[in-house]
Amino acid sequence: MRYSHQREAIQKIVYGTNAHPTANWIFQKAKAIIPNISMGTVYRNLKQLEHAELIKSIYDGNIARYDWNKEPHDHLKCKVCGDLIDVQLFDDAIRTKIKKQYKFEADDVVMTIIGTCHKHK
Amino acid sequence: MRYSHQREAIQKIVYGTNAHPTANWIFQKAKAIIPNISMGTVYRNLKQLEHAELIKSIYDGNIARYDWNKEPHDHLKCKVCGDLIDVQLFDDAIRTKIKKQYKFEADDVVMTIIGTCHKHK
DNA sequence: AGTAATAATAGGAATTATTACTACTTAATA
DNA sequence: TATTAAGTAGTAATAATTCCTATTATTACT
Repeated sequence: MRYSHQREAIQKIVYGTNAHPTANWIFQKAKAIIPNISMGTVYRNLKQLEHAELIKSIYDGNIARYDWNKEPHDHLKCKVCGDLIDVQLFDDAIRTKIKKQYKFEADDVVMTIIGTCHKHK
Repeated sequence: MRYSHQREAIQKIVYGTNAHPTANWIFQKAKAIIPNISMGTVYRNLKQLEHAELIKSIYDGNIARYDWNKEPHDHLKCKVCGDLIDVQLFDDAIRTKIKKQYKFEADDVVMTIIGTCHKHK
């Protein structure tokens, strides 16, 4: 994977937020740096960055979001405002146990708790 | 919600499989019963059935799947063939505990274990 | 430094999943 | 059985994502 100005900008944008941004959000931010960047470039690079394990993708409903946090962690999803909040629910020992419990070669455990966050009541 | 032939057929199709079907899969099956049924009808009824708590939707990557199994349960997702397999990972006591653990009004806990199923090795 | 090879890009078209619109149909019920 | 409002088919619209192609830029090699 050779260097590109566009990929560097995209990576910095993802690394600079905790908001689990969508491709379109990243595209809008990227345009401020590279005005004629295209959506295809954003998607292609997000895929490459994910393949290189520099970012992770999260499927939130039917939209992809991107996360720089590669540590195993879970998300609280607020059904009112749609925010995703990082949480560390289990320690790794329990995760490892879950993976071993099934005759299934497990790579990853994805967990989301859906509810209402503190901003609404 | 008043009766319709279309909705009854759609509900039976979802209840008749363990394959966590997509809207399109359901549409194909429904056409065998009602040849000129339309996709809009499938989506509208899936949404109504979900609202009436007769089925549940699962977001698998960026596609919606539907499940008749309304009991709290989790899924093993095979990254090779894409199959979703039902599993009962935790008992309800642990689920309830997880919900209480956060200053977050939790409604549901969604968990997916991603890996490779027994069919591939 | 100059050039060849090819990865990466912009821009737009194509695809896929889903929703919205509208004139017609049908179930419920008075 | 006539009324009425929910439901439908068919199609257009939208949103997210992928694909295509001619051009540009990075890297490797003189």
